[in-house]
Amino acid sequence: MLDHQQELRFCKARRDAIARDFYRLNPEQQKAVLATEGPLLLLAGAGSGKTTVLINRIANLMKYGRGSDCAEVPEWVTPDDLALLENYAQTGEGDPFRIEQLCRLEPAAPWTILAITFTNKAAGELKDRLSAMLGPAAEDIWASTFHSACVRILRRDIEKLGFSSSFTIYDTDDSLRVVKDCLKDLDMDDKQFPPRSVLGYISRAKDALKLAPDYLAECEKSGDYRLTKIAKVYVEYQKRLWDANALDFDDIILHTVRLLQQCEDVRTYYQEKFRYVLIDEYQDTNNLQYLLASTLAGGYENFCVVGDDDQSIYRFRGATIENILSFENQYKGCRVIRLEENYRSTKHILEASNAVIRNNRGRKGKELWTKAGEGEKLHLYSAMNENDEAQYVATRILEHYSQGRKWKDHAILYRMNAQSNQLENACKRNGIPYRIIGGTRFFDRAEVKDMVAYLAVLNNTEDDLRLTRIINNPPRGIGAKTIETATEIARRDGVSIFSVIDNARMYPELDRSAGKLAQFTNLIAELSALLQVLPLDQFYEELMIRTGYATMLETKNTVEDRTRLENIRELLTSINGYLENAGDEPTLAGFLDEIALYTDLDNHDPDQDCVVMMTMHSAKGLEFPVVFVVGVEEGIFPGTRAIGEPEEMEEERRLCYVAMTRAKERLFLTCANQRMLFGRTSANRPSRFVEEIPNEHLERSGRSFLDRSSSWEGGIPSRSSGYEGGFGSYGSYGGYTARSPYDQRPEPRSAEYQSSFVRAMGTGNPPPSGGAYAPQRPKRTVAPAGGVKSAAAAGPDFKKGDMIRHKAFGQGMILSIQKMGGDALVEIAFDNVGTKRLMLKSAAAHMTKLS
DNA sequence: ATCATAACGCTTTTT
DNA sequence: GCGTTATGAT
Repeated sequence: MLDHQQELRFCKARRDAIARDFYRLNPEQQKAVLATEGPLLLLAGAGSGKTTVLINRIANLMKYGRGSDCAEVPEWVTPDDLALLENYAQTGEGDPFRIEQLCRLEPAAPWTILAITFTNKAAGELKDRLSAMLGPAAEDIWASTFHSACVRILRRDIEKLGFSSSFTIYDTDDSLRVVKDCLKDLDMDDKQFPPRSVLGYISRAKDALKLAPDYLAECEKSGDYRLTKIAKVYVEYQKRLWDANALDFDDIILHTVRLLQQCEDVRTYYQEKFRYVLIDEYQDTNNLQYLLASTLAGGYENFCVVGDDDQSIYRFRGATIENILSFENQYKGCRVIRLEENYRSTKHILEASNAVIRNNRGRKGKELWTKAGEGEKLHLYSAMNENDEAQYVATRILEHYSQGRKWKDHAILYRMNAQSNQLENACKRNGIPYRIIGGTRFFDRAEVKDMVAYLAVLNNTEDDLRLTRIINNPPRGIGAKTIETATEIARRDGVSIFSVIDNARMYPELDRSAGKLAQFTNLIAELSALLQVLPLDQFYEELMIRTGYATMLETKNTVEDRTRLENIRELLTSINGYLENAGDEPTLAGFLDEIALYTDLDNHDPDQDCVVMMTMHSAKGLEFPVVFVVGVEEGIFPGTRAIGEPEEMEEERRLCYVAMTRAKERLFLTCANQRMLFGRTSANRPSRFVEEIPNEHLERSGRSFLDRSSSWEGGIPSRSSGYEGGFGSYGSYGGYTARSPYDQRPEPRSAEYQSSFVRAMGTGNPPPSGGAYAPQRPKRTVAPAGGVKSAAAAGPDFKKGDMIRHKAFGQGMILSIQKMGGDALVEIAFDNVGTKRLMLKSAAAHMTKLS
């Protein structure tokens, strides 16, 4: 037994002893790891080692339980023990086994820890790192996304809410189709009520925990005609999901919350089960998710939320920054720890980012700092157009590559996926390997969704939506009319469409198509039988064949169909992946769950040496040595709908902050004076965010927005600090060429503006006979100072068999040149990097002929 | 019923 | 510029 004084000393020593395990962390990080009990708000800035803290915190929980954060002393502790521990705390010497025994206080079992993240990727990473640190015990930690945790809970108990536990999950696309159908059946105009926006209303209603009938009643009471109509769609929408035994993304959380609220036994079960609850990316939670998390944590209230209010970028889907801003009010007496030391970026990058985010009002206030060096200034390149912009990025990347950087050190970030095209092309023609993350995702492809729809119908024949998707795909002679009448009957009798077509003969209206329908239901029955006996992967192969889907693609045999076929085969990889991971009894339902919540944002493997292109949103949580943020223009970033909307603007600024803080060493921003987007050209001024970066952190090149006209027409040097080093090739021109060196578009049709190369290759001008690419001018001309009409893009002429040196790829020989449009495709065998196919116009800028 | 073409509209971000 | 959808022809 210890006296009170000794107990206090013991607790301090215990804490210090435990802290030794985390000596690598900085003091604030340690605090966060050791504060195990009670509500904790962890404000973790970008690159502050948030995940590390999370992992170590869990490790602490499992190893020492409450040891580091409580005033309790076991009765068996002796003064000798105290001395031992104090000595260890100071010197690190002592029997580790005994020390651990002394420090430990009710270690948490893995299954009592719930760690929730937003993306599958984050959850996977968390699991991996926990496994690496804690071994197999980590398997039992509930580390998952909101959605998968909820599905797990619902599968167990949703029947208490009257749903079947074999529910299917609708993704946004499915939901949208249902809304469209509802609108049609309710005779509503989908221009007056855009399905997307209707879905938004439904989603917000759910976020406010309002069920369809209540919402309708409320809207009727308010007398708002439009809202009432929308509420009616909500009612109908929900009815259809119910009939299909389906839940949408919001329902998954909503019903979990309802289940916990309504069923005391379920609530108590989880509240007692989860001793520690951790929520990552708390700034991205919406109301529903807050309710869920706080309810689950309601037992022990060991509720740790981690987030960064400055990185909240999902307001559009209901995330409310309020959750993080008001956490302290909701949990009086909670502890707040700020992680403000940044381990990722250089000073220039960090301070520029700080300067930008400082313009936001609704924030907790936080200034990141770093011990890292100044690094290089950020760079803004003002391009002439989107093409020039892309070429600039490509050139920079080639340059870095030639200096020894890896491709994968580079990331290109843009505001919207539509911007990726030009960049993709620039990479292609310059021989830069790249990967696009996001965009049309694998599981969003029509052919993949078709195959998944087959699986979904086999899993749940009441899934009318999926059924109608595949009933005539591939074509089976079951037309729209037949489907429509079957749907009507189904609705009338309150049964599923499948049961109607399965008994088609009983309905005179369907008599004519009964044969065709029977063929289809037989197919399903046959597959269903097969499913019972075959393992999932083999079954899937049968599915591809017996449905006729594979055959359909094979016979068409266009380029697209080839890739489609590959895609549906690729689904087999997913199945195998599932079979490997799902240790206990893999089921079709289990697989469908997994892919319903899966996006292929998750499979960006960092080992592949590729430049990575993605939206700024997708980049959250990632880091790269070199980052290009493109399209930094008013109207794009910030987007038009943010201009004039202070709230939206702050969100855009946060997005900007996220994008900028991805960069470790170099950060390039680019904008274009003129850009074609969505088929329209527009001239945008550089983004206000750029103006918010102090000049001491930013250097500029290209042409500024204001002197666009003068430099275009007169070629007067627009700024002394003009672009100076186009990868060595354009380094010495002091004046301005009319065309940017990066421009890849056909040149103006005036002889003075045409380079010899373009004249040879240009669309209207066939190359002169007698040496296809015979020089018309000597080597690349360097513009005279102030020179106006030089042809900077002109290059020497290359021909098959030439030995060349490429600035990034080194020495090589031209294998072939193939004319293509206004350009040519060259195939070059490089000594070191293998054979590459490049577009000549781009490549020429980086190549010299070896004589 | 199915294919082809035209017209149309729509463009953030995603679990 | 894209993809989707509505319409008409086979």
